[in-house]
Amino acid sequence: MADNAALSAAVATGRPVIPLYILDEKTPGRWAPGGASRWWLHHSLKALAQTLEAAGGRLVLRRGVAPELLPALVDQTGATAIYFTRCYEPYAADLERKLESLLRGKSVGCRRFGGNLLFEPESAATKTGQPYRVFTPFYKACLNLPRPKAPLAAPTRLAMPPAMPQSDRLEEWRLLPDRPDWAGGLRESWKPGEVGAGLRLENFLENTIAGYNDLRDRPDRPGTSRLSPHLRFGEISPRQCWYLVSTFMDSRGAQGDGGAHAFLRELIWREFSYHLLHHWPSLPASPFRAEFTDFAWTEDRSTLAAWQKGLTGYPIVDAGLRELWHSGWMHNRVRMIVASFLVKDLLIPWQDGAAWFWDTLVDADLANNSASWQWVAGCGADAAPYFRVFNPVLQGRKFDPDGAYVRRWIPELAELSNASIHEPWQAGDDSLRQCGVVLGKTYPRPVVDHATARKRALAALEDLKRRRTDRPL
DNA sequence: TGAAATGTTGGGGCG
DNA sequence: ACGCCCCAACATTTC
Repeated sequence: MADNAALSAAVATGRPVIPLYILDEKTPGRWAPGGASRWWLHHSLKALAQTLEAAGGRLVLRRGVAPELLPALVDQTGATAIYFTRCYEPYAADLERKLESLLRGKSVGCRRFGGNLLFEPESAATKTGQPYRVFTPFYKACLNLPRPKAPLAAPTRLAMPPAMPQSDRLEEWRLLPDRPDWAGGLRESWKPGEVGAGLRLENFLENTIAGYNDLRDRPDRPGTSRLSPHLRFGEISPRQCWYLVSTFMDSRGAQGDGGAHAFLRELIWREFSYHLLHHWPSLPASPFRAEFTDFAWTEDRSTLAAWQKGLTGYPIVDAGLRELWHSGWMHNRVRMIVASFLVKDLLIPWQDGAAWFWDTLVDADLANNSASWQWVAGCGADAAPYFRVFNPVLQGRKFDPDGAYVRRWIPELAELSNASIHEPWQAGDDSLRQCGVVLGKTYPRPVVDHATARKRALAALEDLKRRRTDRPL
């Protein structure tokens, strides 16, 4: 409810307000919420309903096709205006246009508010008026824009109309998994809702941000904010994060603000993803760099399942995918490692990886997910150079030096020494036996040899480059 | 927001 | 004492 400009403006009219959430599984098409997102959505809506009730309001839940449902509800309730927060997914932008034209005929007001971003995607443009394609100039341009305003306080009191429209029961939506209930790890890891979001941010400022610059790449340490799902579901706004972090930075003076700067930069990465998605609506489906359209991905998809289950035989990769499956989240450094492994070592299309993340991440966000997968694959805007291939053993040693992260998520390897925890196949037969590891039985052998796979990927990418330069003008 | 291959340097062992 | 070789350590280039 805090920093929700649409809600605040509606309340400020002094007229009754009908808080409405429509579960529209048709309009987003392929991008309807995945399993983990549905779990989060359930709890987030439940929390929102409670907060609204405490302020004298009531959340109305309806399931259906938004462009059909909303005009019908306007007729039924006699609403004079609709207040909403702008979204940037291509289907959401279409929906917005459709609604505006539908409601114009009814002379019903349609008022749009920002809030999901620090800067609207149109605000930053190059000298020639084009959207940015490279992060650093985009970042600098954002820093030169007027600073985001201070966040709004939550409205304290909502007026209800004499007759509220009927609401679905949240439980009827069946957003939670049953048979099997795989959400135990999610419940352990998260507290969805505005209160949980506030606690995360507070904890981040108190305990984590000072070391953020040094520790955010360390999956074995609690070095990140873990705010992503809260941001994704609008439980906290980027302005609230920006404002509190900046204030914190000022209060600490010059020293120790490196972490705060690094965090604000990460928020701008999020802005950059939305900027790209807004200006290139095909981003979720097609490579940003067109030459990748005919890239020679492998036909062999048998390794995809091994990757999904965390059974590739590379401990840092498998740990990440098991963390994801258990908790609905994965450390950002490890996301890069597992993504590089899928796309470069296994030569499986980035879209397959993005689809898996979409279903399993509680923070599944169309802009971030699409832009980031394309970045790793080398086909995105300002992408990693094609020859950059992560070595899962070196990455493991560098960012999980004591193997604590691997041991946490792959207990069957826990007894291995630090020297071999990231490459069990190099451990001697004796030490493997002592540690209770039987390669190929208790833990898989590597599905591919990294050195060989790297050469194969470079050859395929080299081929792509040659085809492009050979192409007749 | 890499890694591997290749090049360079300098200290120490050794004939 | 001297030069040669080896190779770790670091730097640069290439993928």
